[in-house]
Amino acid sequence: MARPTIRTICAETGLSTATVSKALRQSPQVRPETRKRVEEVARRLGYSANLDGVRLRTGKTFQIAAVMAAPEPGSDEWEGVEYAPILSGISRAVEGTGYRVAIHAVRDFAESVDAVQRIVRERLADGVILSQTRVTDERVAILQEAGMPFVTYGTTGAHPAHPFVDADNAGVVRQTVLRLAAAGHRRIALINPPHEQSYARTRSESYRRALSDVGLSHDPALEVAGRLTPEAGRAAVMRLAARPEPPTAYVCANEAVALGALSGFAAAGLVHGRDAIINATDDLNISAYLNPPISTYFLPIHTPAAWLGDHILRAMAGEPPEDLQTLLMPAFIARSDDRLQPGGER
Amino acid sequence: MARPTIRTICAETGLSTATVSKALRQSPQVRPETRKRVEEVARRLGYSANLDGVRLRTGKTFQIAAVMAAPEPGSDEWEGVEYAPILSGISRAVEGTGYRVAIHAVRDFAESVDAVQRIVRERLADGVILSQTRVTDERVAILQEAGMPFVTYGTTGAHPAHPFVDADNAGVVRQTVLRLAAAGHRRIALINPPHEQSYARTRSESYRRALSDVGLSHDPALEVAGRLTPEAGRAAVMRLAARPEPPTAYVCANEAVALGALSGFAAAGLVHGRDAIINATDDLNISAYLNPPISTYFLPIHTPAAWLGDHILRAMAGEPPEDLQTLLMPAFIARSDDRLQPGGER
DNA sequence: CCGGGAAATATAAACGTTTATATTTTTTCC
DNA sequence: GGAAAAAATATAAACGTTTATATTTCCCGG
Repeated sequence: MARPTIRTICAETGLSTATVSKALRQSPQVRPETRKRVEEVARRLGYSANLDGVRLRTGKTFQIAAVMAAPEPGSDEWEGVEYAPILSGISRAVEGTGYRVAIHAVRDFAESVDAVQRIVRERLADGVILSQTRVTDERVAILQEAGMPFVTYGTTGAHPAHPFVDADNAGVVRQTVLRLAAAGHRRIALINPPHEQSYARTRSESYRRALSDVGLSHDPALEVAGRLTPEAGRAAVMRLAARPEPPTAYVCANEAVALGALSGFAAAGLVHGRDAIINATDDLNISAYLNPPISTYFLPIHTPAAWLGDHILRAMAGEPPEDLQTLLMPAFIARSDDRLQPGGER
Repeated sequence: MARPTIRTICAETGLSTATVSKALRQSPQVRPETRKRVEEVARRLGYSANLDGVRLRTGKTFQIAAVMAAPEPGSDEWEGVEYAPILSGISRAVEGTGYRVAIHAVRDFAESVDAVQRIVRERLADGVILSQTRVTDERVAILQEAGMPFVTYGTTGAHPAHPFVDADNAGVVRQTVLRLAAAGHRRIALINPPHEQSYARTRSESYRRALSDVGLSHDPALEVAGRLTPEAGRAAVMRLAARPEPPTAYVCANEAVALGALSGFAAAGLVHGRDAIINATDDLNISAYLNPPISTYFLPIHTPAAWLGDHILRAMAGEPPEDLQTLLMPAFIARSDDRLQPGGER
């Protein structure tokens, strides 16, 4: 009735624990005939290795730590929900490998540094997945020094290079600005995540370069940074729309912000498609259902998630970091607002 | 340099492993003076117990398995995202207890049964959190028989009773129907999750009872069930609105559906607040940002998440199931659509 | 048919804990 | 002061693996 162990199989077959252990792991040291017999008995008994024994002996943990920046409970806003499909995508990708994804929920960056330190010190995982990367990210340094495999969701400025997956933020912002400028927009606002985030920097730089390339000046007042909640998006639009020279287009960092920004339109008396244009990066296809639907760069969230799973497995297998860097370009989806002139009519 | 173990402390203090082990776990068998000394050395060495050793010896896993129904990658729709705050809320609630939340991502119900069986058989966790419950839920039976602590998010019809956390779906639907009926609505549609889900049944029964209580007849055509995606919400509204006698109000099961349903309004030529009313249950405060904002029963997702964490800890501590059953009533938030008559004007 | 080497299997130790049992030390009480 | 009881500590085994080393078995050439 108790769970069968290697010794149960020994008793059944008359072999030693060493042979059984090797047989179960396909060692060439054991005769094929013997291996067959062991496997047969193992199957009959419903044997599966006790991971705790393996862990203790080998030091492997079979865990992939996902350090997940969870929003403050108090906030009650839509923030960070994309973690659900990311986590499930990673789990899915590592399915059948014996690895499991364990959550390390953290409140803020400082806590995530602690979490990483603890993971390294107590060897809580065989690999780590980080997000919310910064340009200089101490967590990356810690992991690199410890020699622990990891993948970041988002880029950093770290040397030597490390495995990462990211959306091509620079590309998205650049194309958006070019497209808006071509349609006649001259005051384009950028709603960005907090500036310490690596992709805030990427977006900001790409934004400025694109403005300059199309001959538009950069007005710092039109570039705002803050948490990526609907609330913040709404507030940003209302604040900017009240300026003497309001923007005619808003480029949002994600769909939560876009939802809030669009909600701000109504409150500020703006009409989407006539007064201004919102353009978001979209993970969950929300943009299609907004009222009105808005143009977006769509990157189904399970795509980066699957890459994260792929990369962490390969990183743990020892592949070099250079082979594990994936930049994904979201697909542009034109909706009701595309090709509209600023101030034009419906 | 290597990680200190109990033996390192033995060497340092001259005590035996047994005494050190007991000292570290505050056993009354060890003299306070000795305990102090051990703790002091442990702190100095930066000792923390190797969980693998503890696990192997005690059989405890320090894992809480969260069986998480992940949407198919192919779907590309907003579905199941509330798992992110749920998982982080649970993690948060068990923080500092030594437990960690491990994800068991499953595609469908059959896979979740397999996952539960595996968790029990291989003792992969000390406790389990289930969601997407059914009225007769074999997973509950498996866990009860195995004597493994668990909490469900959602109710079941299982006997004996088990720990659960749920929103008061019956209450929400009842109040909504009463409110709509009082405002003059006579054809109220219910957009429900797939019927095999336990809360689909709860909502459906409450809906019918409330209709009957206010003297309205039940038209089966107005009760639809399906996946809770924006796509499905949109399709449901468009289909129902095209009927000869369309509903004047739609009661949505969650915010993803509400978003889609509202998007369907535009496509079907309906105007929210004049032609019909949508009323959703809301986890992420999305309703406040819809265009127009809609009335909702709001239950911030971290609330049930915290309860789930609380209940699983107490279940693992051996508290009786009857003390671990929490039904949460979402708070009604009236927005632009409240008190509007069917067919009335703005 | 014997000896040597290769192949297969066995023995035993180790990973870091906890805990039953044994031993030593301290306290208590006459 | 000494025996008995209580308290504190030590010894050793166990949890289920893997693996270095030892031993046995097998095959082959001479």
